[in-house]
Amino acid sequence: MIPGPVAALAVAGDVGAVVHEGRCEVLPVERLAAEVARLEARQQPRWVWWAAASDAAPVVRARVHLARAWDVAEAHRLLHGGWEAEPARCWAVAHGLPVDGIPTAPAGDLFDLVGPALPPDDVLVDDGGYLRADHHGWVRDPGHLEQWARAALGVAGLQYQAAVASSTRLAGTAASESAAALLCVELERDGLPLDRARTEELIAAAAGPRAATPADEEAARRTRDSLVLRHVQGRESTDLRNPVQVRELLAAAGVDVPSTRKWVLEPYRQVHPVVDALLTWRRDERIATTYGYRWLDANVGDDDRLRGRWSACDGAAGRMTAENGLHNLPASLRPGVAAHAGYRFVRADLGQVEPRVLAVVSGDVAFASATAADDLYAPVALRLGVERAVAKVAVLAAMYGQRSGAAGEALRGLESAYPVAMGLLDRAYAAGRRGEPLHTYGGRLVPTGRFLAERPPGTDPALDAARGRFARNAVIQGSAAELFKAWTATVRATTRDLGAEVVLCLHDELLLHVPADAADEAARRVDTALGDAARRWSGGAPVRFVADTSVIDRWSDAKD
DNA sequence: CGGTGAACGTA
DNA sequence: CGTACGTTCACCGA
Repeated sequence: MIPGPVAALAVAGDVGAVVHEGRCEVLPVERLAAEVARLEARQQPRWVWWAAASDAAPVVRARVHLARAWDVAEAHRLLHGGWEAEPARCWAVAHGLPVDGIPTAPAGDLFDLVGPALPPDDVLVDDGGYLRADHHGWVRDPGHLEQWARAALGVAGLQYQAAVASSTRLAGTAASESAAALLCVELERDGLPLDRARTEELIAAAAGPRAATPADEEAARRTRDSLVLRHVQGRESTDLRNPVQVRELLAAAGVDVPSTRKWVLEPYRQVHPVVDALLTWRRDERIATTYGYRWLDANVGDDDRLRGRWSACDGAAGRMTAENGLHNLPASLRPGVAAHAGYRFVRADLGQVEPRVLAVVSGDVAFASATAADDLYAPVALRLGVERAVAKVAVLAAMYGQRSGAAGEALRGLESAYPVAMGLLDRAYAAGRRGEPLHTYGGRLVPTGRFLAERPPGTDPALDAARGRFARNAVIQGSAAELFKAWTATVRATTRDLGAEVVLCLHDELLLHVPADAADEAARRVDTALGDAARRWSGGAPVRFVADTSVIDRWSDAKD
């Protein structure tokens, strides 16, 4: 069983169930938060639920802070790879049942009559040992919620057993990933503080003033288009949103290109003014269409906070994802992200995190010694006898699988200077080519056969190479994501008493919204948390992680 | 109407 | 120069 005090929390509709020390209480969600808070204050149990997004959300919305969790869906993704983690799937896999035997939900039509029979109404598990096919509707009966919560507890216990049986780190990773999933619910609740007026100014600079009518919007659009079209006589009817027509437009201007992609057109900026105008148009059009007034109105609340859905891991290596621009806001809009009155941001980003993660994952003692430096490329360059820039390109090429460029000689130098680290990358690449699954350092299963499954390894060299590159990258990227989440969970726990909120997680960058007079202290704790989380995550490996941490008022401040 | 690819933003 | 993700647009085929 999961060590320490454990409690289960399950919510369906406006009713929730709490199971603790063998007893169960079923409560309306209005009273649920108070009961959960009472237990948390008394015992700080590890909260078990099917998924934070469904079961923890009402409690999080009531601003109850929970310290520890076991999220069945996240544990499933960690142990078995992929993203699908419905309760029926988690249950089946935890019980060793094949997933293709999971009964499908009744559709409410005549075909239900020929499907497998449902168990009696008070029974959750069917004859085959699976969750009953209609559990989604079944659980909305408050009389069934206790069984539902206890089932989560059962699956969590099986997952814990499987985790400790297969690796010493897995249970710790599951706890950290569960904390990340809970944080995602908090991120959705809190949002990212914005300066609305400043953001509107920045949008206006790209898209023009806010249109009062659809006709005005269309006119503004034509005005933007005309700045490009005026450069080529006789092509004024070109649809700039149609790549084929744009290519014809460029050809008429004497610019013959295979595609109209930005990096293809970049060298032609000086050749013909239409190219520069087109690239400027694309940049502005991105803001006008994706991050314009519609985006602002739809996703920024009356409290001037940008909200979107968060996910604790993607389906590949396990990085966090976010919607509504939280992860891909154009840099030009960043000055609009601003701490609210009386608050400041603490911004911290990990430095050179991927090579440092490689040092941990591979256990390469020589490479680990380079991480003692603030700039690890400096000692690597010294050892290889090359310029820093060459060493950096070589390390990145080794990790990411660059196929062209002049990194060849330095790459050979890496192979002899750091054979253990390079060997790990080579083995990951080879395993990926063979379509074999890999594990991140924290134990996440990364399947490599998930895409291109219909083309088995060995039938297409290009696809084999793509799988190899994916695998080599996933081990590093996924392990880095684990370290980041361990750090973030530690920050969440250690800065809470200061009134700090984590408001953005961006792969290697963390943004906290903190009462102004506590910001300096929060920044110190962010740095301390990195050392603690890295030590715990790496098992005490002699690898140093560094963060660039600063107290700022706008996200755009203190950027490199 | 749903799926696909181009394009581009972020790390 | 690799990997990953989310969003919008135009196009294609049903």
